[in-house]
Amino acid sequence: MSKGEETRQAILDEAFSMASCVGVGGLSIGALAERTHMSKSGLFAHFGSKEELQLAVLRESQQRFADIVLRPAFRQPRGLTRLRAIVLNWLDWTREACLPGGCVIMAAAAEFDDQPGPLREEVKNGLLAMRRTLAETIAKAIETGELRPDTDIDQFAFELEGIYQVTQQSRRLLDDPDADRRALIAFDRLVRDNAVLKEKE
Amino acid sequence: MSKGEETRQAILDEAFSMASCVGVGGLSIGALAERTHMSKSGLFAHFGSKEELQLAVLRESQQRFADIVLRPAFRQPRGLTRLRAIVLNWLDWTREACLPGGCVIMAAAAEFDDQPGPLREEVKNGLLAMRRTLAETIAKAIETGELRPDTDIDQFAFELEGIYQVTQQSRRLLDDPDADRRALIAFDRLVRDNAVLKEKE
DNA sequence: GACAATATAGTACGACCGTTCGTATTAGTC
DNA sequence: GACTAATACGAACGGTCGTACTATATTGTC
Repeated sequence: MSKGEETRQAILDEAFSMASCVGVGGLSIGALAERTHMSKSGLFAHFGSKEELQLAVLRESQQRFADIVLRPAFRQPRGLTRLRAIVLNWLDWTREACLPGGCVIMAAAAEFDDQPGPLREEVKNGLLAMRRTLAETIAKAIETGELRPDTDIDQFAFELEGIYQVTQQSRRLLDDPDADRRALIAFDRLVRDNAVLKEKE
Repeated sequence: MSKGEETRQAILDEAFSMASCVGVGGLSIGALAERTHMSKSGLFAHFGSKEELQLAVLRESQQRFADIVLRPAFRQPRGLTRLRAIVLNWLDWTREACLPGGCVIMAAAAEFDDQPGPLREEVKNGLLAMRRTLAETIAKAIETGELRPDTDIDQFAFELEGIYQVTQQSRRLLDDPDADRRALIAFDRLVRDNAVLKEKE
């Protein structure tokens, strides 16, 4: 790893945690330079434009998300076990990734949803990929016979996303201590409604 | 209505639709002055500070929300009918209120959730009020015998919020044409799981 | 219509923004 | 150790930001 890549990564590390607090749009090169003990121009040279920096932060976020949330969950056996692992890691990932200001990607989604450009596309693709990953995992839980074959996979993923979003909001804005518990209740209900019928107990 | 109040309202109208696109934090006095054909200082005098302007926009949003979403729904009979009316109006309100850039309040919620100050408090109180309204409406649906007495009211409201949030995101960022349909499916499932058991059909 | 109160405009300010440029320093290679 | 390319710095630019102050125009009241 050359010196350049090294500092570039160091900048991204700082930018990542900074973006958690002020949003990807709220990043400023001056402030970032200060926190990395660099000159504005020296830092700037690594990216060429602010937008390129923002894109790099988004990509960094997605990679960390994959490392922290998805990869460990995919070591679990396919089916509901794995799906549940994703949900648990997901709910926990802002803590795990040291994101003092919440999930960078979700914040960016709200920020750029009506501002056409590369940033919007990047966020959109990231979220679509997440939906796809969820869908595949759900499909495997059908294969294992845990969920009913007529389960609406995309609907399932859709509702899962909703649970995640409201949990974040409840935790961060409303300071609701029950948010995580509620998220799991909602998840269990979602699973139960799509599970194959067991013997009546 | 004095001249002052009149122009103040005109400014707020413009600021409201502007905030829909760039967010409450993205409002700028210069740009707003241009769009209202006023001088920066003339406009500024109506609010005294940018934060005061932002607060006014948030209050304006809440009032419009009440007018467009809640008030009409409360003309429906209490119970599930009214609850469903709220949901329908809610899903529709960004169109109804001419919000080209989506729900101002939700965007502000994501924007200010980690930035202490009056703006955060205003958004927080607004969302808490919404949860309370939902809870009351759900409670009435229990009274009418449509929902089970052991329905977890706050859980119900929690999940409803989640449905709304993911719908907004799916519509606006992912350009998903099925978002509204999915929202209603999720709502119906939520109702069904809490409904009093009917004769087996 | 005079007068006070209110409302608007004009100008200027200091701070920060992203970006450019020329130059100094440092790292990697022979 | 010399030479080159990569890397970092400092200063400056044009712009926009929110805000303060002063002066002019407009409004509402007697």
